[in-house]
Amino acid sequence: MLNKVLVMDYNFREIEEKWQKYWRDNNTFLTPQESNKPKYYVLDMFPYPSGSGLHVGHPLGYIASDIYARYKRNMGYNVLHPQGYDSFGLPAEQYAIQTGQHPAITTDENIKNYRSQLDKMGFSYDWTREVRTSSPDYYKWTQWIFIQLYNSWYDKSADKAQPINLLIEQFEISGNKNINAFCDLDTIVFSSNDWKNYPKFEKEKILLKYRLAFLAETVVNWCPKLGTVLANDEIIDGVSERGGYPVIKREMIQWSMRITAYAERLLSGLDKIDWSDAIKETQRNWIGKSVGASVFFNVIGHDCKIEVFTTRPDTIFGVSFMTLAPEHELVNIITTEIQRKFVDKYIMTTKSRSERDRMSDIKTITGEFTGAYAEHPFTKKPIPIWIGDYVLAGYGTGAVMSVPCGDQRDYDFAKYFKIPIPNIFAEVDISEKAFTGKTFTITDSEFLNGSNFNDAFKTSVDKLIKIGHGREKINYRLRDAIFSRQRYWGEPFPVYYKNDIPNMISPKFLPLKLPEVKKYLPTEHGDPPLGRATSWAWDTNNNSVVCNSKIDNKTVFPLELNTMPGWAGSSWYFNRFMDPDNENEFASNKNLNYWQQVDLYVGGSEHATGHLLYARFWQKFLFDRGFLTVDEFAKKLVNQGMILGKSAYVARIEGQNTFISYDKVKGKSVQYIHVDINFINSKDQMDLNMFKSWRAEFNSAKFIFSDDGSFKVKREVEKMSKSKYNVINPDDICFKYGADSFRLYEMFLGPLEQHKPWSTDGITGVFAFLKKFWKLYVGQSGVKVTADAPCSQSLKTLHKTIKKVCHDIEGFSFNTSVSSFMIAVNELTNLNCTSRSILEPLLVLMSPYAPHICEELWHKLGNKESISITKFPVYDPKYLVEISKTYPISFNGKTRFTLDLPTNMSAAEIEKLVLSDHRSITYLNGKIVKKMIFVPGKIVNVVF
RNA sequence: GCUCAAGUGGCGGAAUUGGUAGACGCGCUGGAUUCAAAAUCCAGUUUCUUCGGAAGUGUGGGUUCGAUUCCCACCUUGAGUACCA
Repeated sequence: MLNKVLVMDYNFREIEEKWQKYWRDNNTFLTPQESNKPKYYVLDMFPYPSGSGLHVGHPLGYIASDIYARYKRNMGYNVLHPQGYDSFGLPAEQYAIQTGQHPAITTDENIKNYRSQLDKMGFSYDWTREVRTSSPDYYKWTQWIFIQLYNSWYDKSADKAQPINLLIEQFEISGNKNINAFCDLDTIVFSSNDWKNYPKFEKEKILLKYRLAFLAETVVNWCPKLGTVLANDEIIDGVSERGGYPVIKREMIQWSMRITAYAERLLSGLDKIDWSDAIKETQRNWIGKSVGASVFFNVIGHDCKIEVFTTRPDTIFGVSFMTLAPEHELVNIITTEIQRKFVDKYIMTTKSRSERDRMSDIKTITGEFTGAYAEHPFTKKPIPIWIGDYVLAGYGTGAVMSVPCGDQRDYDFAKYFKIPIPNIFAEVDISEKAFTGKTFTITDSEFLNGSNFNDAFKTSVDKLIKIGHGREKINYRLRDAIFSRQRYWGEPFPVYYKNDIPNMISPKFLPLKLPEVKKYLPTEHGDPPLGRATSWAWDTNNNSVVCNSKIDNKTVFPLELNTMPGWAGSSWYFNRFMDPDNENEFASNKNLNYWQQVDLYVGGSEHATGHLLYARFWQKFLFDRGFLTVDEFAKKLVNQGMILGKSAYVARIEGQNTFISYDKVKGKSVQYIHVDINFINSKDQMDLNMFKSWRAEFNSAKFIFSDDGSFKVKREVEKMSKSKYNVINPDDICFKYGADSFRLYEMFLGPLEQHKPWSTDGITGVFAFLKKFWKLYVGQSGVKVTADAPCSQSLKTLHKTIKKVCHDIEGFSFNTSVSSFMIAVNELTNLNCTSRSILEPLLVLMSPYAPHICEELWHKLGNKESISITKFPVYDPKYLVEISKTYPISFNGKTRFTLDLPTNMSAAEIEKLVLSDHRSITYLNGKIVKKMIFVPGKIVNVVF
């Protein structure tokens, strides 16, 4: 008896293991390269394999994309749904520093662990296409792309990247006069003769200013604690994103990427991709386009001029002083002898202030007068030049024309230092604060008098151009991206140095593999960890890595010691999945042409200004150079929300080993300590025995209990993390309820994009549903499904569900389709439905969500092929309509009409009439009707 | 400060995008089954109510025959960004 029950019950462990093995053994999800089906590419942001493994938050996006991929497969697409690992990164390196274990070993172990966790959830990945950014087969091509970037420049006239050879040809023909390029120098002009006469060293130096990957002395964000530089997007609130360590500004020679060349295209490209408004807006802010003008002010008594950027050229007659950033190059030149000691002192104090101090202390006004004066381009009046740290060296030109009446910061500065505040706005009061609006009439401004904002803007720019003192300018906040990292566990640069000039290793000899080192810390001289490698020199005779002692700077040269940042490998991996084993190209043209781009990309929104921007940049570059056929890598992006943990805290009385129940805390001085949430039940009560045996010091602790004798804890919703002891492991959930329950529950939790706290309580609901679902097909004596004709009610249920589920999947609202399945199963159970023509399509419909149970039942019904290649059921509206000849109408709560429909109307026509959004009927009871909405039997409204 | 998103029962959240608000699930209440518990099943569950109804989607206005949905102002929360000239 007991045995029989076991056989017939929903045994999820057995079922899930069975089908996971079946899919693996039969290569069910292998994506064929050749196919006459239409393609569809569904991709997750590949994970960094961390040591703590997956928690229930990680799979949320993976489940959603897996449902979508399975759905598309059922709809007849050739679906590419791969997965890989972003396996270079800091945690493995820091573990290596502490333990001496090679990061490759740590990474490998973590990947194994990740894989076993992922396998338990029944994802339909094609694992034969797996990529790892830390694998030499992969980073060979990352290095190759780097070389392409190095060998390219941005041609503004053609508005695309071009090979560097084209630039050199141009230099030889006519120097750089006719070149319209993105580069570091736009002041030095040379002729073709100049170019030819430059020594090689000089030529290389000039070319570096044009290359898209270039070496330059730059002010970088240096994190002493991490011993490395950080990109702007790796810094949050002035401290490092990882670890929260302070960051200082420092000048270093670094590899950089000229992403600024792509600022405009990165901006305009947003219009043609289907990404969330939030991400697009974040990227727009990050790029920070502002339209204005460049204005030149001559410095009186010096042969130099100050260039400023302003978005308000219309206020040029309101300028009463100029402010330079303390780091501005002219400060030293123009400062007068009398003022020098004050200026020097001021520069010293600003330098000693960290970025964070500067940010947290924005209200204090500081500055110093240089003693120098600039000449107003129109009035020729002298304008005092100040320095102040409210002007940022990194934005615009590091200098501003200060218009106190029209800008609040200039206003505050002027008030503080008692600089005059001329008012150029007619009938506007500026005695309290600056006027920053754009609706005004200008006065006291010579030829601009009487103009409004738009006219004044245009006129002033025109006049500035005429007198050679300015031009229109578009400024971007986006900075070039620093590409060097002083770390070990990253891609080595394929670069060696001849007389300090970088040379690329020929792509033929890639990959340049990471050398072995004894320790993973920087050297005593402050060189990056690669400085410890004994074999890290390039022999140009044999084109191979040789021992450092052989460096003779004739045929053997030192190699680059920095490695590439984490975003290098992740900026193009989606293209590698199209052809992962290709040894001759990063992907073949044939495969690139077939797969084109990612159709659906799923991942967290935290990568908005990092990965997602860099990847778009590389894609556009590779497109420009003809290696790709599309210039946006992801057509649609869906951002899943974060699943948060519910941390538990115990209250400890300050200075004692006494713990107090949370409801007894008030009025007492306590401190809260994180406790493992496994000790806590659903009523927020703690298991004292588990707590006591957790740590030795708690064993002897005293406890003050709640009135009911229990011990309560404080709960708080936080990010899931090991250190907060609030992590829920998906393995545990899969073991207790099964992967299908887990998948359904993660979807059921709420809208995909939303952040939501995890609570295991509700999972019993979906688990019970799956049991009920099982019982619909299998009874005590085996499969219940029959060949009986379906009743109209069950047909209605089926088609209602098909319609809803298709609509939900297309709109990524997976939570509501789980509800639809529950309703369908309840209705079909109540109808005692056993008809195969209802129950079989229902299985296919639900298989993307709960693949294991559906596959099992599918085969139980006698099918031989996997359910994943079965055609999705199609919704037929005719089952949803009840045909009736008259409908009562209640209108305005008072009048009642009866609408007579023609008896000769077909079901389809009535259905169309009843279900269409807004239906126009010309006459109803003698009145003209504009709009009518009704549900069969219940007319809702009529508009006359 | 600026930009964006959101505010619906005890809780997570639905509402065909202007048309029966609170689907579905959790929790809770009652019942069945059980020696008992778990599990399972059935019924109820927005609030108030004189059991006729009435009110109700952050607050206050507006448009509309009709507003959770659209418009204006305000309040609250979350996210991004921040001396950006």
